[in-house]
Amino acid sequence: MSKTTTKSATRAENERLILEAAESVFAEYGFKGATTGMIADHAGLPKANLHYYFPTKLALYRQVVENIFRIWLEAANTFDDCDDPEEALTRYINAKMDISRSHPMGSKVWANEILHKAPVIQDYLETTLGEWTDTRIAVIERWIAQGKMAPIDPRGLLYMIWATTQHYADFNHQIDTLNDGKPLSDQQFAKAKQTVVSIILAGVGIRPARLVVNDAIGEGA
Amino acid sequence: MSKTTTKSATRAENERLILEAAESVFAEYGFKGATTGMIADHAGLPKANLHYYFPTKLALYRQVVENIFRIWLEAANTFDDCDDPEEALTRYINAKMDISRSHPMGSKVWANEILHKAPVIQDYLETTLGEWTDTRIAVIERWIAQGKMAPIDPRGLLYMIWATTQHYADFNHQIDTLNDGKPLSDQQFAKAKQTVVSIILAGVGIRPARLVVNDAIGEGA
DNA sequence: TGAAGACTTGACCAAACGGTCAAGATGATA
DNA sequence: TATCATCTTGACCGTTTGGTCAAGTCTTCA
Repeated sequence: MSKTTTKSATRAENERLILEAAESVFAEYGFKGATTGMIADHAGLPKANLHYYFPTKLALYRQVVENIFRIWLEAANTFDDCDDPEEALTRYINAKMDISRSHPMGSKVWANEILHKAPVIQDYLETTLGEWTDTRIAVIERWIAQGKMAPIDPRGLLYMIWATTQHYADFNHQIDTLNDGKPLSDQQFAKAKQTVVSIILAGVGIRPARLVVNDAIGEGA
Repeated sequence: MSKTTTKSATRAENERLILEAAESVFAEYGFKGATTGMIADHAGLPKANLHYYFPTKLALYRQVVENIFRIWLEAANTFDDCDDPEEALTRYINAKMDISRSHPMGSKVWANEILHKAPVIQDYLETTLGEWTDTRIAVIERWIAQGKMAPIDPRGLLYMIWATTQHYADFNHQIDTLNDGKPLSDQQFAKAKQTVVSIILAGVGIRPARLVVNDAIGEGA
């Protein structure tokens, strides 16, 4: 009984191995640059075996993209409709940054898709992402109308948050190179997170930035 | 004159055609995804003719990347060492945004490079870009010490500016899709520029954001 | 235990692609 | 015009790659 309820354990395990390898290889080489042979090697299986589980490279890619989108949706839901923009924005930015840290490859696959005009995810962009964006813009507009934040363009703010948080995944090679070739330490990453939150919150008029504590120069603050 | 004074007009014109086509095709399909056949078609020449001017696909790609880097450097120089961070940051952000608008393909080729771990531009990253970054960080630190802006992490600020401005080029397909499938109008783009400048400047404590609409007219425009 | 299905894999194939080549066309120079 | 260098191009070649296949091995369960 316990065995027949799930699809065979072998199948589940091999699909997992292949999907994991595929995400990593697609992220680094793109759809065209990745070969099913590389993915199979990475998963420790012969190529023919990979094609037994996923008939075509495209089908495998689609599955990878779908998984990535599910993770994106989870973070998206942290941007909920609460009354306090400080809390909502902080939580959302932190969630996005955490994903960039824990799932950089997913973000890279997404970036590759958009760069190549979204041949596979165009649907998601037009439907789910479009609707999600519209509702959050409405929330931000309400905050602005309530005087809880400065009247900036909500769409511009969202794009800025996406761009910045995803930059830490998509461009991590550049960031590492500029960090003497070493990946950011947990401490460095925490500092980066805090910087992003701080600039955004001050940028939209919540929790304004303070100048140097010295207050000798009493102009901007 | 000696034979090597000027390369023939034919050569100059054909190289230009090919480089133009190559930038566009590499941007959309990546290095691996692009084929010399596609580039040749795009340039209106037979493939063998392309290989007469550029012996290999990689050599052509290198030339494209070099041109892109030159343009990047020009914008980089607008971030000069002036005393006023408001002026310097505004000018730099605007320059970067303008490049994203006028040369989106160059930015995409760059993004593709980084995503794929910079197989060709690693040199630039380690030398020119690294040095440039260090000097600008020093400038920002000085501004902070002088109480001209809030004590945020300068590196985090630079990454945020890069990420956001380049997002308007690299992710323009997503942005267009979320804009009912149409490219941003000049007016929309100008608004985006202003939003970025405004959030960054307020975010670092220069020109703080104002809340309610009543007395907020004094900024922007 | 034996048969039916699930899984594995080396060998193979056709298409696509980067690059070559040789034969000719065109342009410059004296 | 004669000569030489530059340019053009269809045909071709070796390699890579996505995908197939048939001949196996292993699992499950009546």
